[in-house]
Amino acid sequence: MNLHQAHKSDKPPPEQVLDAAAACFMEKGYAGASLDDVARHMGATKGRIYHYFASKSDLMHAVRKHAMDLNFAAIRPGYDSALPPLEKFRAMAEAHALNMIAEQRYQKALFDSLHFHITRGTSTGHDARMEEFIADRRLFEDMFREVLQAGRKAGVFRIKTISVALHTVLTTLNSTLYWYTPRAEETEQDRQAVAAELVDMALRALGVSPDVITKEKSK
Amino acid sequence: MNLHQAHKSDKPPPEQVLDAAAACFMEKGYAGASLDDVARHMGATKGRIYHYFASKSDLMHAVRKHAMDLNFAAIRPGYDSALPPLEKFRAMAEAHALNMIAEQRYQKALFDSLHFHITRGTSTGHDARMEEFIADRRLFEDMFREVLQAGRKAGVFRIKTISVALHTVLTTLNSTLYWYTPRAEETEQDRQAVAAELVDMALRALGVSPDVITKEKSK
DNA sequence: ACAGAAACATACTGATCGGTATGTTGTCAA
DNA sequence: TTGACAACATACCGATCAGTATGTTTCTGT
Repeated sequence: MNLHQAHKSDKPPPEQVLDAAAACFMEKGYAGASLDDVARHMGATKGRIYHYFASKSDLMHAVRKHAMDLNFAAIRPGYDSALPPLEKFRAMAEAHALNMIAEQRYQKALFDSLHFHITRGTSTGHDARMEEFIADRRLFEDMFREVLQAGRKAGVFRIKTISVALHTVLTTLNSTLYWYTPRAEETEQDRQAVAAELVDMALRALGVSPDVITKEKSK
Repeated sequence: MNLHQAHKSDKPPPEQVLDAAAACFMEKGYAGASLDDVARHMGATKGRIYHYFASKSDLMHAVRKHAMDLNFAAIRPGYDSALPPLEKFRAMAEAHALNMIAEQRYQKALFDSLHFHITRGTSTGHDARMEEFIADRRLFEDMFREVLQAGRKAGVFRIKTISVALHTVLTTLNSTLYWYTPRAEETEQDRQAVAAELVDMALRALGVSPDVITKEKSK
């Protein structure tokens, strides 16, 4: 065991690098954050980064991957459940909304990356592995899309265009990324309250009648 | 008049620079886009940029200001109208949603900038004039906030937390920025249809009953 | 005890970029 | 016609940064 230093973090070094990178990419953006910034954020130097990652875009890719893994892990339980569409959607949406609040660093970095790829096909630097990530993103969206379609067929959701509804709802659940700033004094309850409110609005946006929403909630 | 070249654009030169900057900042982000990129996008060189703008952050500031001016101009008519809260909100929301689609370049550049300032107070480079812009942004939000409060008092909107509802609704209306890609073959009707759908979902999210929404729409 | 490899730090390089200094060309007024 | 200024282009500078090459230290297996 490491005898002479355990004061800061007991995470394995690669994850420390990942955390620092996520933090810096979130704060200054991919292009704006230098690897020296990332290193300084860990109290180390570039040597440490290049010992674990081959390049800057490699590091970014790892951050994206980690963020996506967190996303899948969050909604997986709800998705795998045998609940009817409405409750299944609620479970997935609540988990996702909470995940967005709890993992802001990684999620913001991921969204920056996603945003770039959407606005401009290639050329921004973070190369071809981006395609792999875009495919993952589609898989993630399709999990929600599937539930939306099932719910529409069952008559619970009154949706016009599936893709518009899907994007709108996901954007709503993600919206905390753009305005919610986590404060020091904050319980899990606070975050759950915000998430629950977002889910309620999302459900209403999907055309679920308010009485059904509150009725189901108080079970 | 310019005799020997009128083939490309008849906009005044400063606006050409602004357009090119907005396009590049949107594609690669503020930090990722170089001034040579912007110049190349115009078929010119840096000389032209620095002839009209003092610095890169100055240019960014001008882009932001232009984008904000567009935003205010879009919702002003609805806001100044004497309509009741629901219709006033609908008018403002529809105009805003359409504006987001029509002016993607400037709006995306503006959102990048906003996003940075939120995630990290200062230090990202685009200096203190940012504060002025943040104040403008608040003014803009407050115009919607006012209508939301009036609507809640009137009993049309069933909202729990005003700020959460406000941010969620605005995020919904802005959501096209993150997934809508304008194609060549596209009429004003297409865009209006998307905007109308977003507004409907926003209204439902605010707790407006569906029959009221469709009833009001078919006036 | 020791070789080697893992886990970094340090020092350097080439390219890029914001900004500036200076040149060049058209325009217009006197 | 000419001089002055606007409207740029060109050339260059210093700083920054991704990436590399080369140490230096600590661990680990034998």
